[in-house]
Amino acid sequence: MNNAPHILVIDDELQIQRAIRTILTEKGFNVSAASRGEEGLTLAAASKPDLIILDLGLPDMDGVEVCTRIREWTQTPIIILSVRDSERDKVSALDKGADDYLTKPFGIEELLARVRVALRHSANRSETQSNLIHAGSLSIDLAWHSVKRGEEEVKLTATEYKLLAYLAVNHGRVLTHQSILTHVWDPADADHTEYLRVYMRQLRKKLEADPENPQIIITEPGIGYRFIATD
Amino acid sequence: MNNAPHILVIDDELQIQRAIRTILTEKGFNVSAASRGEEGLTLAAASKPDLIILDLGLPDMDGVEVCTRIREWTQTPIIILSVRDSERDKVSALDKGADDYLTKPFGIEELLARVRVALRHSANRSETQSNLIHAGSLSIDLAWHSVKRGEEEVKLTATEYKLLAYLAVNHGRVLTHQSILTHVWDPADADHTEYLRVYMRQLRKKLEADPENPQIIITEPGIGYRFIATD
DNA sequence: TTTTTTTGTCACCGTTTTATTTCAGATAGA
DNA sequence: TCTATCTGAAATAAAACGGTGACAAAAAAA
Repeated sequence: MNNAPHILVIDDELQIQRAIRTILTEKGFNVSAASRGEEGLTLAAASKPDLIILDLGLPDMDGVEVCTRIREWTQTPIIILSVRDSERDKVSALDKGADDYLTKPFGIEELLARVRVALRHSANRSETQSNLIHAGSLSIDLAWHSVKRGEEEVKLTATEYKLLAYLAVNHGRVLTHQSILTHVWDPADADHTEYLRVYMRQLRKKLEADPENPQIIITEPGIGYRFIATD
Repeated sequence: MNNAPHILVIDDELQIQRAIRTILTEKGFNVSAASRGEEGLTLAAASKPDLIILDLGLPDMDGVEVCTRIREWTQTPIIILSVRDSERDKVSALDKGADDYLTKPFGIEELLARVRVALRHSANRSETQSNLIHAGSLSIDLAWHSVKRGEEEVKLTATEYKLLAYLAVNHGRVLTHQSILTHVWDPADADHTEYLRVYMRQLRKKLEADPENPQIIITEPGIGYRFIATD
């Protein structure tokens, strides 16, 4: 799995797009790119980037329009690039939901610094915002690393937590023995299904109301396990 | 009362300070101002503004230093104003925690737009983060760098304080070994968990009523540590 | 310089956690 | 029904982890 921030670059000038892409990749970011507005919107929706760098001068649609459309469904930071230096342009873009506005030509170091600022913001938000998953009286807060049964904090060991988190994130889906083992343990442990039996038992003991009749962690015989969450 | 956003302006050029103040007040913001760095820091700690506009050219201390000091205890957005347009200056300020950087002369509409962007950010963070944190008889004032047990000032070394501050700011959350080490020490030290063992002990000795049964700094085995604050 | 404080390093030990094994019960197909 | 296969349960061995005290290196103060 790749943990590096993912940045989407939307720019129709291929030279600039290439340059930005190269530099960001060099800095260890995960970069994808689009050269038209529609394509950019599609990619933004599909790949859910951590940051969007958007050139205002797109051929098929107004850059500010792209900004507005993105803001309809996500708060992902947007950095605008533009040749236009007029105050009116800046104000309108910023008020439409952009987070920063850089006028071409700009220094690459400044761009990188502003990218860092934007990522800091989104990191802050996602770390603070608790993303809760419920299952019966159980609630799991992945951001806070906390698992509660009613009001009681449940004490889990590191592997127990890692396993539970993997199940919970993929709640509803059947997870094969293999995929659980490779994600929670190691690809090398992919055939040690006995680990699962042992740890699933541990978890059920700590989490289920009646561990003998599990309602949250369900066995799919011959295949794997499934976590049942309640909305 | 007044729940309009509160903005602190730190600028030594009285003309500019007056102008900004007038315009912001006109727009319905609640404005206070300082013309020296120390004064600004004091005001920031005392009045807890929603946004800080900071001129880099202060007479008594470096503007970037002010920025750093503010970031020690709060995430309040900071917009930098400066006559210096060099990339190096911008990068350093942004990396020290500033959220935006405007070069003088700038358009007032652009400033206002960037103010709105910054306030948008802090609004959806919506933290009621106080600079005073309590835990049992312990109280930590992040703005004043002071830690007290009852009325007694506790003397901490630089790293001890940095570590405690990081824990305290994120009180309630489980902080992984990694994240503590990268924030308090250096990303390069991310695997030196022995530092933590030794410094946590130091802190517990100085802060806990019964260091052998810590109530404030809790170990989360296999994961990291957690600071328990009392509201 | 010397002295003191702070920071980094290490080895030991008890405890907890993880890995591994064994056995019993359940299930499904022949 | 028998049998092969899978899951659950319990116990135990092995490894990892965190707390502890001591001490050296480095930095700051005198």
